[in-house]
Amino acid sequence: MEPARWLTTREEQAWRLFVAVLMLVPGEVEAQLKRDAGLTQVDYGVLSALSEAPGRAMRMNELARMVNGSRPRMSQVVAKLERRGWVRREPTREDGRGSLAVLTDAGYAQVVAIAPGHVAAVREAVVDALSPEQLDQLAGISATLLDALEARRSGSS
Amino acid sequence: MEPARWLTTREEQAWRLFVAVLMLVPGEVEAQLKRDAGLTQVDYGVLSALSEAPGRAMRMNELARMVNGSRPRMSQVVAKLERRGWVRREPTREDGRGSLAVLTDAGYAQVVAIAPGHVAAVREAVVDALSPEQLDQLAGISATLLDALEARRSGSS
DNA sequence: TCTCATAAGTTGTAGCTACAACTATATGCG
DNA sequence: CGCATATAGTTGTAGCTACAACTTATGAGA
Repeated sequence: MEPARWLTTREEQAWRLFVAVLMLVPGEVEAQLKRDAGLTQVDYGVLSALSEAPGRAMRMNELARMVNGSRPRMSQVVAKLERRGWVRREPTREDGRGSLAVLTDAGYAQVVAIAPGHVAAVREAVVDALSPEQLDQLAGISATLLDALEARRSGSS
Repeated sequence: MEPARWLTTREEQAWRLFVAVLMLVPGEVEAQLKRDAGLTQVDYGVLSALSEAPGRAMRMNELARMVNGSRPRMSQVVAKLERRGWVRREPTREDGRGSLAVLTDAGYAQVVAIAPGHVAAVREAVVDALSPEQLDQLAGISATLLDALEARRSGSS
């Protein structure tokens, strides 16, 4: 264990601001989804991913990767969406273990109905709030952070 | 209601990457705090804020602003920290309504013990993963997003 | 074929979070 | 003063999240 390397003033400032963003921005976007449709960001991600998938269907596993969630979480989320009639589950034909989450017509209609409001919220909270340069920077920073995370997970296991 | 303005490919790409960051990065940092001390990011924020406050004490209200949390949440968090012996609550002298959260000696020792590991996790997950330019960009972007949020809250109430 | 390891999903549980309702004190105004 | 309103904190509850344990199926190898 090396001696602790503290953060410089500049680094700490950046971190503090970023933490505030991490705390507040997701809440802003989720508030709209919750108000308009009683959905979570993850719920919306699932419905949205299914709506764009071939056959409007996906394996649970794939769905989990798609929305950056764990498998247990997918089970819970899909169970909830199933109770509301927006998704149904079918056994998989090729793999006896798997489940296939399928978007129902009601679920598709729901996505179509919600999407505009969600996009507007995303615009208001992030996209339109930043300059085009900042948005590009944000994309680059995000990609870098995700790569680093991925590298850490493969490397130091 | 204006017609929905969709996201361009570039905007959507940036948003998707950013959502992944919002989902994954907090979890990375919290995992370390949870592992080493059974603490949440907010818990740590509270202890840390108290440790730097004059008299190692703060009003609940002020504490809430400090860590970007709601007052109900502070009550819960401080109650938990109090059960663990790291914080105690006192009535306020000037204002009969208020509570004052005070960091105990054990709580201060806890902060001192944890801080280096936390800083190392923050470095690994964010600060050292980015170039100095990117870190500055991130600070700017975060400030912009927070300003926009603040403006929305004052303006459109 | 039999066995073991691995993978896909589910379930159970404990802890965290958000939101509304409630108590108590303080402040402003007629 | 006396009432109305606003503010500080707490509590209760419902829903979400993380993690471990479990079930079932696949696949690889003796």
